[in-house]
Amino acid sequence: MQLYQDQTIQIYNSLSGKKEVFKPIETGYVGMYVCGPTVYSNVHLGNVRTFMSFDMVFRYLKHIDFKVRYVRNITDAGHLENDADEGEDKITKKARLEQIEPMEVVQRYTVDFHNILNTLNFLPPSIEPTATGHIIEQIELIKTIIDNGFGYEVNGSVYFDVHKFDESNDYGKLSKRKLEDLIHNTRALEGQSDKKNPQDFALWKKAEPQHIMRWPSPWSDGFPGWHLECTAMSTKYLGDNFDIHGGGMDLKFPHHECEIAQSEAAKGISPVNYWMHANMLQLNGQRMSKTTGNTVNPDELLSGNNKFFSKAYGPSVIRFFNAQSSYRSVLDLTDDGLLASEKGFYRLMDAINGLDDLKAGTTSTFNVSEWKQKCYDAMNDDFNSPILIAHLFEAGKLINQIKDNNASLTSEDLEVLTQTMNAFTFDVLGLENASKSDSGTDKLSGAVDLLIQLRQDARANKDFALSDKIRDELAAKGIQLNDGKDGTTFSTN
RNA sequence: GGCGUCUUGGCCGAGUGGCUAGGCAGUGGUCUGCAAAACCAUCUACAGCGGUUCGAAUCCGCUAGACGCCUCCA
Repeated sequence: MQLYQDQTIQIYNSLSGKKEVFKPIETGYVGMYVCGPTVYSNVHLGNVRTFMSFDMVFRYLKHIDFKVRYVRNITDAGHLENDADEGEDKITKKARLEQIEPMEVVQRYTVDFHNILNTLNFLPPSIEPTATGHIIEQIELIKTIIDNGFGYEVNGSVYFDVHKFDESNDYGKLSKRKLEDLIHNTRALEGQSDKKNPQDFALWKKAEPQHIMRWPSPWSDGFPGWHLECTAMSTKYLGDNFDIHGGGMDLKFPHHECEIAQSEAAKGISPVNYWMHANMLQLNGQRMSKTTGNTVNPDELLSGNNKFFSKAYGPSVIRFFNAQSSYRSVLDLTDDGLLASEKGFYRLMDAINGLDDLKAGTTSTFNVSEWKQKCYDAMNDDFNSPILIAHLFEAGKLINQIKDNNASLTSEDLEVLTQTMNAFTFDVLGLENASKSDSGTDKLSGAVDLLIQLRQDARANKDFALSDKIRDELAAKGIQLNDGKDGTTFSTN
């Protein structure tokens, strides 16, 4: 019995603008593609948010026993500086500016990307293909598009004929645009272009003589267009028609629209059944922007080495903060928001860490199986992690009540509660266990425990001057003593 | 300008045509030598104006505002 047989997932499909029941093409299997980063600079925090949301989707699908093939690419060629198909390749430009090989740029920022994602406890995708590793596939795809009459060559470059495509297909169906509107709203072109129409996009670009990233093709020595790699790699590993394609909202147009067009033009079939788009991340209510300086790198957020936040935030706190809002909502990154999430996160962790000490009762005062299904219902409803977290807090409250003998669970229910809490908190949300208590090293623990003992003695002798001195001086050094019923523990910050 | 998304209490942030989101903060309480921590309890909502409806914060329209894409920055 596989869990997915009992669960009905609804996914908000950008294509229809509605939540739809998720039916995979092949029972028990899911193919999911997510547009990965262009590795020409440190990974953008907003990009990380998108990947984090899909990491959670991946984790949940796996949790309910789907066999998931998750493909997330690395763009290491072909992403031009702008989407009008003019200007330099982003990787090439960075290489020129830093006077290093393009592959050095790619290597440096791919490593950075993986480091950040590892730190944030991401699961690796099943396949992480690169654009440069799939030049041959992309050339073959271009040939097919030309053969089918939707591509044309000019001066060694190949373009996709959007107008021709729109006669037989619907260009703009994903982003809800009409070609006619696009024509009217196209801004004046600067310089001459080889394109028949400004709406056309590049499939292959001829490389200028000084351009170092170049591959031979039937049309010229050059490089593939940005949209093409995703079509080539997604269909290669997932089939011409696959289940889920994800990415940031900003990629909906033109990138994803062009992917659809390329697939339909080459293969005559719409590539994706469920399009999912994660919404944008803001910093203090504003768009993150390098030019205005309203931006922070993931490593700066993690280290606290930035001007926006009062302290460093742990990977799980950042994940928790992200999961507290829906992936489809704009998320505003603020210090207050992170502080609130941090407190809530530790409260939840302390509750979970209290599970082991609970004693089973003879009866249950709480309907655990109903609660468990509510957790699944939350995730089934378009991966509604905020609702899931609300249920986890409800269970946290229950755990505290049992501890205080204000509630009880049978051993069977306690087992279900423990398993479910752990599964959703750690497997699905990808949080890592942490405790505010006893968070020091063994040596520190030993030393502080000694001070706790001395303070205890002082208190027993009513020497409150000494006991308060121990407490306050430890606090000044960042060690907080917590007096509880069963003695004193400490936490560091 | 075009297209799209959105506007919830002190802050963040879900959701639903009539019935408790949740977190943070606040307030009251338990505990404590006093605190802190922890735990328990609890207040303040649904941008504005119309319409549909027995009933709308939830559906429709208009207005205002925010954000995204169309234009280097995910």
